[in-house]
Amino acid sequence: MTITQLKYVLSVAEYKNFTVAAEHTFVTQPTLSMQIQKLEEELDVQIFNRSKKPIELTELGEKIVEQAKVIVDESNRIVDIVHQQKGFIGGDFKLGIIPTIMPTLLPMFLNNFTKKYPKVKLIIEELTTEEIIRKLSDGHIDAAIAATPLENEAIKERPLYYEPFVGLVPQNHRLFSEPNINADELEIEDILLLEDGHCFKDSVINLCRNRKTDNKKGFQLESGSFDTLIKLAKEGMGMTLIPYLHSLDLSDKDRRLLKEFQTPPPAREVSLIYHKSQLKMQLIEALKKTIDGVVRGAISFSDVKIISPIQGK
Amino acid sequence: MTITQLKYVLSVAEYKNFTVAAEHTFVTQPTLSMQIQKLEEELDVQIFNRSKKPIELTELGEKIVEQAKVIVDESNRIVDIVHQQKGFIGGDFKLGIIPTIMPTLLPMFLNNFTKKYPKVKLIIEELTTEEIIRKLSDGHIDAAIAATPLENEAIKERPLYYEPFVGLVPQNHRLFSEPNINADELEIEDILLLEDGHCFKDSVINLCRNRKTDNKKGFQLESGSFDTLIKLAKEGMGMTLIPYLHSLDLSDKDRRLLKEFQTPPPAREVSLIYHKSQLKMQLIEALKKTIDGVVRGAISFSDVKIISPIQGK
DNA sequence: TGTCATTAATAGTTATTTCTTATAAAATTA
DNA sequence: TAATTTTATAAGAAATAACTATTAATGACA
Repeated sequence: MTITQLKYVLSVAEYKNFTVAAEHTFVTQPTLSMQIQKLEEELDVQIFNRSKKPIELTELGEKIVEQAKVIVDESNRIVDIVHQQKGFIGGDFKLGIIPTIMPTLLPMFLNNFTKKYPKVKLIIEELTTEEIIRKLSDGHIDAAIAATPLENEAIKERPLYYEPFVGLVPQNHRLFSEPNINADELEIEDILLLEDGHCFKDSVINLCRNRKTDNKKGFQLESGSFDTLIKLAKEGMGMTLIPYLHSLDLSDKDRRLLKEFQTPPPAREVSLIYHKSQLKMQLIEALKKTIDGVVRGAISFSDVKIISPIQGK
Repeated sequence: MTITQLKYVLSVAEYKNFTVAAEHTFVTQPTLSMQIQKLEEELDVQIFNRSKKPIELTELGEKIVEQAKVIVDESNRIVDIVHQQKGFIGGDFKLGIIPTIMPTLLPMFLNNFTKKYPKVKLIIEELTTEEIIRKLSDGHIDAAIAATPLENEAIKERPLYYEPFVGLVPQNHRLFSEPNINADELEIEDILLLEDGHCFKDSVINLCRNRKTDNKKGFQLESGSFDTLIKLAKEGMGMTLIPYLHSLDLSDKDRRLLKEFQTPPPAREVSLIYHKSQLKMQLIEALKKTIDGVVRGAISFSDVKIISPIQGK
């Protein structure tokens, strides 16, 4: 049994197709067929049920794949240990970021990070929390930045900062006259929300007392960007909530519509997250250090009430 | 990097000598030299410091060896997973047993076990607790039977039975007239003990109120067997304590000298223990089941006071 | 039903890797 | 300094892993 064989098994288990798996492992399809047959012979078991299309794992195959993941992960970590000891920071680093954090946070640290660690090839993907959890688990990304806590056993969280929610209240709104927003006064019906899939939407729903979302508004909104929400709010179509960092980008005129929450303000916890197997730990540490550095000046709220990004929590 | 290379590294790390390590891995010494050099080259580190005699691990080498152990362990377990699923119970199984348990427990289950699992080659070694802990950690034995709790993070314990201490009190002894022994009345000075290294001795010391062991007796004893203690006790040289199962083997005449403790009697917890890496789990389960079966009829104390086998606990 | 397309397995060959034997070099011990 | 022990190196043999080309099997669809 070799580590290479196990990698081949994992690839076929992932793509359920020898040909596709072969492309992804940069060998030919017969190589995969043969090596996997050899392993099956050595262990004297069928790992794959080739009679089904697409190919399925046998019952035992499932367990072998699970263990193979452990072995391959652990063997990858040996390179990591060496790098860590040598203080080498380099290589590919795939980072997922949720859409509501990406536009404000990424510009703050990207330049800084690439200058500091020129040997790192940072590959950034915009992903929803759901996609992030999946891709962290199967190793398609190394780390991610998302709202936490996720309450997921397999994922470790390192909080980066706490970002309060800020209200954007048009002049025709009943709350415009008040100096601050009280969370208890929020009506979900009244608030312009992002489209499904954004955890920020779920947080806002969690924040409101009345969580029923049966639409009484005369329109239905499916937008993925705060800019749309802000424009609609300015048109008097309702109020909206945006993250603090986003509020900094508004024009002076728009800023007059901003309204803070009463202390402690509701906030989202933004964390650097990664799989518990802790691959590329030295890179994760480097990234955290960089973000900590740039964030410290821009955002430092501590007395906040953390709102869960998970629906109904 | 291959699993084989990691095994070679572990072997050299263990024997601190390429030639000896080569013999144990059943390859020639140049093979080891070359493969380890290749790995060192691939990782671009020195694992061994060859200038020292005997060979030493470098700082980074220590960490690599640690991780290599994890990888090799995890890869061994894949065979185990297959066996488990297939219900196959077989292969080599190295079991350590402490001297004070061996003579009474082994005859009870050995025949039973070998009949039930004819494909298992049971290799039994008599070892002290200390040796057992070391050999479990480095994989030289698969499991062991010893007095617990050991309070060792790396070792898992599965209690098999609770074995009370029984007193053997000669007629000339001050306690002979009493119907039962009260632990508070025991004087360590008064009790014949096994030689150092036996955890049963440590347990007895823990049991006694006065734990000072400065010898006031007119003789010093270094015996590894209860039989010697029993004979001396009968000669009136002092009382002694023996485990319950041992007391069953005495002649009717000797049994008259036995004296039980007041309830709850002090007892040792006898457990099947193994390394947390949990290799050969199906074999360990099989062994536990067998021992549970034979032990159930012979010994079933529950209301006991467990005495730690660790000195001073 | 027959043709086409897709996909895995097999055969034969080449390239690579691993291991061995033989020997050299280095270090240690007597 | 010679003898001994121990590791490294060199060269060839054996084993293994990879490739290309092809076949076989399955499924889709006209």
